[in-house]
Amino acid sequence: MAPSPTGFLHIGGVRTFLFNWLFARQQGGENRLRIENTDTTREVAEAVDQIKQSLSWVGIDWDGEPTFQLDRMDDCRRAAEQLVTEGKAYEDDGAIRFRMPDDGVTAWDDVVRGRVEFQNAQLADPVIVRSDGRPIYNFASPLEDVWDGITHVIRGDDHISNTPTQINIIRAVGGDLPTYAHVPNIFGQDGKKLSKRHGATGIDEFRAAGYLPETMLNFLALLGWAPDGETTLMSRDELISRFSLERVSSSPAQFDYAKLDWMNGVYLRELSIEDYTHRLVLWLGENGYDWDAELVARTAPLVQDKIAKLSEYPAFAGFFFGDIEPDPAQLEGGADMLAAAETVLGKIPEFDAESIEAALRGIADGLGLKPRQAFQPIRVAVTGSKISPGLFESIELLGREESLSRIRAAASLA
RNA sequence: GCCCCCAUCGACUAGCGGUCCAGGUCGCGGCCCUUUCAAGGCCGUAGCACGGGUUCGAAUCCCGUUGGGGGCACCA
Repeated sequence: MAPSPTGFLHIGGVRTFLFNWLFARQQGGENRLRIENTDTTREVAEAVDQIKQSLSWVGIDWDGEPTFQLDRMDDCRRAAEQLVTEGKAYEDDGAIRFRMPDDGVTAWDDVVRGRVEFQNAQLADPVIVRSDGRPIYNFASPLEDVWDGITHVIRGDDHISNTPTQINIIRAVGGDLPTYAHVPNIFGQDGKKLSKRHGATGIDEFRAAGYLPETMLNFLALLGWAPDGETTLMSRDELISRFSLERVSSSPAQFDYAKLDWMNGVYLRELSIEDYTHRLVLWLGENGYDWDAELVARTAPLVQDKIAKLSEYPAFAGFFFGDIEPDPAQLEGGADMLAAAETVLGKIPEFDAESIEAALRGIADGLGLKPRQAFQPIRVAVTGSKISPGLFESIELLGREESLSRIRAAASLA
């Protein structure tokens, strides 16, 4: 995996790395992380840490310490000088250019594209070392592939046109050619390259939006790859055992946020309540909510089946943690119900969901109201919204005192 | 402009010449369940870009057209 340390990790890049990782893990190979920082001017120190952290979050790991392209500048320079000596490269305005073949074709069998050919006559001699002595990516990268014994280069298809140059460089230094696999880009919903205006594009943004790492792993794997025509939900281990480069599609895939949401809901619901609570508390902490973990834990069972992203929790269950402002319009016609509820809920011996439900249903019956119309004002009074977790459980959790006070307050508005 | 690549429901895809009047998943629509919202269950909607070939037979192979993407740096 060879990111350039220029900024946050784009979701498309993560997908490409995911394919590298799945392949390496399945084959029992090594997955190497190489930071391509030959262009020192663009280097952002923090970006490297960012990249590592982002990859770690989704569970993609690498073997050994990351290497930095810049550390091998001298080796690259020596290699270039050797090529000049051999007549395979030449100086030009202080820079060094590599001599590409003048005729014939450079071709390779791409694992996802099949055979790709370029007419050599079409290819210009590329600069491989700048006049200031720094090697160019297109030179350093294939050399490092050779030096590191890279067997498989799995990267974005924007590198297809770099490949013939890199192949010829590897041949010139007498190295073994790696197997190339160029995976397609990811598009936004309009079929254009995924960008900011489509929504989240950095992996960190998805994390902040309340997506689970297992969702991202599963979803991203399915963008351009499928084990068969049926399976959509796969664990990390299943992904590893079923992945195959040959089945990676050669056409670009669109990123579908709706399907992502669905899948995240599935994973959220699958979690044990302990795990669910843990993730919820963690997410809230990471995103600036200083809410009582104990209370969060008690509300978790009420929301687990209801929300698709952890970020929906504050809006959905926030009424447990602070004051609410019910909309009088939504309380309309509920005066009788509210008044009756206040008296009855103040008197029932056991303040648990079951008793609360029985009591409220009794009132509704007495008033000749359908449950639907009867419970709405209560719901609005207690949760501040027409949409909420289960009403009776919510009331129980809130406690008699707080519930009654909210119902009383609402009654004065209705 | 030149080079390279891509093309199955709205989306992700299965399909690698007959088992496909094209299957799965998301979305969407309807119904059921129901205290709201979800979840869940059932049913449904919708596609082989177009035109030529090849073949007894094409979504599958070939050519062209159209459309889309990427690349053409002393960036990566």
